[in-house]
Amino acid sequence: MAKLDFGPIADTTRRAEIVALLRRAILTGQLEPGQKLNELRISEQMRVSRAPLREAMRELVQEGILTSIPYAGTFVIDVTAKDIIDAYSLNKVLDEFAIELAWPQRDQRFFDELDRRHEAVKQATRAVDTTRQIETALQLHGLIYEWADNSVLLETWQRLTSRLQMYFALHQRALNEPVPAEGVHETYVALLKGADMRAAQHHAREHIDVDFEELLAYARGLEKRTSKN
Amino acid sequence: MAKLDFGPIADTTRRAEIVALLRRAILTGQLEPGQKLNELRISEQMRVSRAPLREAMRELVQEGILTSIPYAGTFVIDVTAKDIIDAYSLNKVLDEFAIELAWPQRDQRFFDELDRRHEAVKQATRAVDTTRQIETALQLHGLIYEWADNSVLLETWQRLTSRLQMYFALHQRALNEPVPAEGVHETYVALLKGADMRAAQHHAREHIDVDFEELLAYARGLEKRTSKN
DNA sequence: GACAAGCAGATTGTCGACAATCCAGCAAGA
DNA sequence: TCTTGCTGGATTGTCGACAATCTGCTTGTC
Repeated sequence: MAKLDFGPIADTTRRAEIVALLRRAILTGQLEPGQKLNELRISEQMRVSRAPLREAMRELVQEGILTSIPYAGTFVIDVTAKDIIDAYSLNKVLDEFAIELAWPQRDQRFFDELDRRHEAVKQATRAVDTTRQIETALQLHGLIYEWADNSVLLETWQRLTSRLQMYFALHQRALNEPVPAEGVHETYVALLKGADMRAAQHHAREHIDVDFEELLAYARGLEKRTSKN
Repeated sequence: MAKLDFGPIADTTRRAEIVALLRRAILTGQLEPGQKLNELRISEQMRVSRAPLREAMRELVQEGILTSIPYAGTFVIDVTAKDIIDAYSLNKVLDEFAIELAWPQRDQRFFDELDRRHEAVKQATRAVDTTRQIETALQLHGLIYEWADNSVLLETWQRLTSRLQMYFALHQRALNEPVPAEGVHETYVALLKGADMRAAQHHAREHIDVDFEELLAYARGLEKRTSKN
């Protein structure tokens, strides 16, 4: 008999499903920054009572993509240019660290997974599914964190990723054009397969900076718009 | 009239108070790792209904110091040696980054605050209040993060700090002797006041390693004990 | 017309009760 | 003896209703 190790069974609480639904709505930009979440309205739409909805919202507040003001409401976080700068500069540091840790851990499974995720990005790009394109690109990026074998680092990166995904989605929705980043992933994947760790670390920085400039320009636009109100 | 900027007034929801109470109980080790939190019992003790208690617990789960298994219960996280290693190695990286960012931001207020917090540590040490000693030491350490002017970094460090505080408290409770770290803070403070950034970064690593070895030994003891069960 | 007090509506926070699920223990059968 | 199925009690998940708070408008007064 083949050796099968079963993972934990799916969470079947309403709360978990609500969290997933809300997170997706926020990260894809369907819920816009600053927007208020009306508990009664949402609970009726989802055919759920307010209790599990509120618990789900509390989780997302701690996750950093919602913000809560007592007796006033819960809102999608606002996105400022500084937030994006901060997130990206931290991401650089974490990337270097993750590559350093993951480097000696690379094995055949790592390379296979690398190819698989790279393929997923290319497929999403061909299908012009921008939302999925962002998701797959971040998953490709996250591989080094999964292989770094540092649970705290992984958890930290996942929190950061939530925001980055939101920023990209907003950027994409605002401009309504696909994210470029065509050949960038090619060299990234190639370097992770190579033998020069420092080169991979260096490229991670550059790669980030490419998208960063574009995203930052968008954020500055946001700043001006919100300051008008 | 003097320019006064008022901060937000205190949260007056039961939920917020419950979060504070539970967090403190966990971080001081009054609630032991792996221990189950019975909702009914705690809500009765606190004279609160289960709704705000559950919401508070959801926050602490996302904060990383509780873990929840659907229909089974919510538990204080287990502490493994690997967790401590992971947290500390990430802390090193973040420290270097924080010092780099905070370095040019140092001003008179920074130095004053540095002295103030250093004094608080010494006072707690003299009073042999170990819980407060841990708190103040971490607050001293956190100054560079507050001055780094990177909200995401600060938030990340605060999450990490929760765990570190818990680890130290457990360590202290287990050995029932005050944490040494007497002269270490002296040089740390002196270096942050100095002109050599690289030296400060380097010391931060060493300083960490001192406590680290001790803490790690304790964690390995934990490992053995739990593996016996 | 300007401004403060107060009221009504809406929304969030909290509560107590019910439903769904789990777990330990026991009984029945192979 | 081991396994399987059942059952009662305890605990978590969810619900609907009530209380506390905020907000905008109205009203009354100057």
